[in-house]
Amino acid sequence: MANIQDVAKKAGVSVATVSRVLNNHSSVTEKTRIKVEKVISELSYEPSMLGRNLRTSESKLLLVLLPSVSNPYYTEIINGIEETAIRNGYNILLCETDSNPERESRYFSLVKNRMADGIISMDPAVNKERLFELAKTYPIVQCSEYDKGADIPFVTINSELAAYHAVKHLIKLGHKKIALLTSDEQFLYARERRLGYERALREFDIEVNKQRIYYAGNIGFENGQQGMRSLLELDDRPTAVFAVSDILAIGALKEINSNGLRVPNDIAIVGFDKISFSNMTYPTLTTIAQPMYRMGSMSATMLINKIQGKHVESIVMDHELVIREST
Amino acid sequence: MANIQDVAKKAGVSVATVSRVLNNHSSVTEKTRIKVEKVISELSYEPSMLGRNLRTSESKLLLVLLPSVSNPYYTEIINGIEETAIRNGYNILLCETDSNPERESRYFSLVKNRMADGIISMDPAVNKERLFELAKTYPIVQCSEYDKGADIPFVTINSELAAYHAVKHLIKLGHKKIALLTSDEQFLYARERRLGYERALREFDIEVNKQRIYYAGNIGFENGQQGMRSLLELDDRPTAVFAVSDILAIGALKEINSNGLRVPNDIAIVGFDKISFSNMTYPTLTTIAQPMYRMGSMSATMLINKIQGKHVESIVMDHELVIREST
DNA sequence: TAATATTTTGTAAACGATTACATATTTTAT
DNA sequence: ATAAAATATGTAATCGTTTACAAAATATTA
Repeated sequence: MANIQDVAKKAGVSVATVSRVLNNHSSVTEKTRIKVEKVISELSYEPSMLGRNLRTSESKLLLVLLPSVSNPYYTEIINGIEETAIRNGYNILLCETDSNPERESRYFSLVKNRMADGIISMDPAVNKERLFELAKTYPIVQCSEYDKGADIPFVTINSELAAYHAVKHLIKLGHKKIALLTSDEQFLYARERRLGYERALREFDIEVNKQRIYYAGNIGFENGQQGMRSLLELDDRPTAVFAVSDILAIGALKEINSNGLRVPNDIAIVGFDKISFSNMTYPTLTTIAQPMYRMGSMSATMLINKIQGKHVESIVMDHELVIREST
Repeated sequence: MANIQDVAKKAGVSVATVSRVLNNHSSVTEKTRIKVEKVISELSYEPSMLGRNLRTSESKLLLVLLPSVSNPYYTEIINGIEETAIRNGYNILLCETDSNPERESRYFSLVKNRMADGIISMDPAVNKERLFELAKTYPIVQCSEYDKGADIPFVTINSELAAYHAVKHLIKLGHKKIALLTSDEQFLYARERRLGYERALREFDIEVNKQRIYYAGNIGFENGQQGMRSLLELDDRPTAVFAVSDILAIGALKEINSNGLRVPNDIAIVGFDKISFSNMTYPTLTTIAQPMYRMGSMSATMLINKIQGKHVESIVMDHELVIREST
């Protein structure tokens, strides 16, 4: 495996010149550049990132922290991150925390030991305290989930408003008995979406009935099924459901189907996230679309800027209500 | 940011000793080890991977090549890879090719320039020629998709046999008009699954009717819908469909539902892959389960062994027919 | 106790690039 | 043709580790 010395020797120039050719400095004369490039291709030399990284003390790696790659919610965000990263000469280190503190801490040390240049955190279950501490020293941005007080730039949507839109849509369709299928309120988005739900109801003088709010312990498909089951058992069955995630909504949908009821005729459903599967269901799901790709791409841009020492501002992006067959 | 020199100086030892403590060499005396560890924690020193990587000329990064992270087929495999990687001190670089040769070539160069120690390729659309060439110099294993002639170790299942089992299951249920919903035969798995389909039919003296085989140009959900649509238009409509992937099957399912037909009463469906969504559909999907997690974990182990210069053998893993509501 | 064997520590050279700074070369002006 | 300015190249230090090898400290043996 040839190194820069070999190239320099064979081309009859110094390593500095080879390095200049590699980084196309303007000061290299056309003639020597050609000469060096010829040798480079003859030896099929590839500059070692290891050497370069040590010297420039950067790894050109962005650490992306998320609970699980199997959650389709993240896929488009990841695409956005990766595309932007690559365009800027970075690669991404996808790290699943599984909400496991031990793993998380292992990933955190990747940035401490210079294996990664910065972090995009998408894990709602991240240890905030440690994250804030880390953010004092290392470039970090949060995507989708964020913390208001913290000094960490984030990109997100207005969850409260999105939920408000979703529920208002159901109200406009004539629904009055609207259930909320949400998750544990330890997560900010769950609290905000409940607030939006309640605001829409109040605005149309519909009483907020605690019985119609189901808090799923987890955000899996089965939780959606189970939540829907208990909502169906209510004496005064809801005619519509707003689920704070598509996965919950799909669980609800399946439970409704299994009970011989029809969507949207018997019960309408609105989900949240517009994951790819939300239009593969029967019927397709009305849902709130977040600009996933752009969120990912923007957070990568923000992180790279932060790595380069620039100041970056948090961003709240637009959402969109996508009306499909389930309402 | 403290470096090894700072630690050495403050602890009153040489950098060599600090390094030995870091890598817990046995030759370090208890007393000095304690002393050094104390300083390490006082300075909250973290050894730089950049320095270490250059010196040992390894990056401790495994490159995982796949067409798209949004394909749920890969998620469990990735989990398996990542878990095993971490256990062995590696991290993974998830790389989406999007079947884009330019991206692919950029990723290939990551291993050439020592940014990654080896490759797990899961991309069926990978440029074989370049992959084989690369495999002469760098550690590579293939997961799921593979090439028979090539000198690259792989882990996969017996697709032909799995397809045979799937179709036999349909035949046992009394079906005779069984359609095949498959993808472009440039991919080995598609060819093998068709062979298994045909073998099962022949074994039960059912004629292979070319009209009942639909070749989808792509493997997306819409292709499944479209394929099913054209199968439904046949004069002699099939009573069962074997789809070579769950996504295609889910597309077919939706198309069937949209036409007011019932699964499995009117048409039975068998999918392939047991992606997580295959039990969120209504009805749930009968499918072939591949041992995804184990396949991922095994390919990581194989790659790491290969990196360490050991000889590794290819493996064919077991599959399982998971019978659910759609048949 | 002295000589030897063993264990622990230190010195200094890698690893492969980048980049101030110094020097050599070419261009421009006179 | 010569001096000055501008451009191109080279020298050598540096990034932060690991690790042969040398040296020092300790343990063992006679």
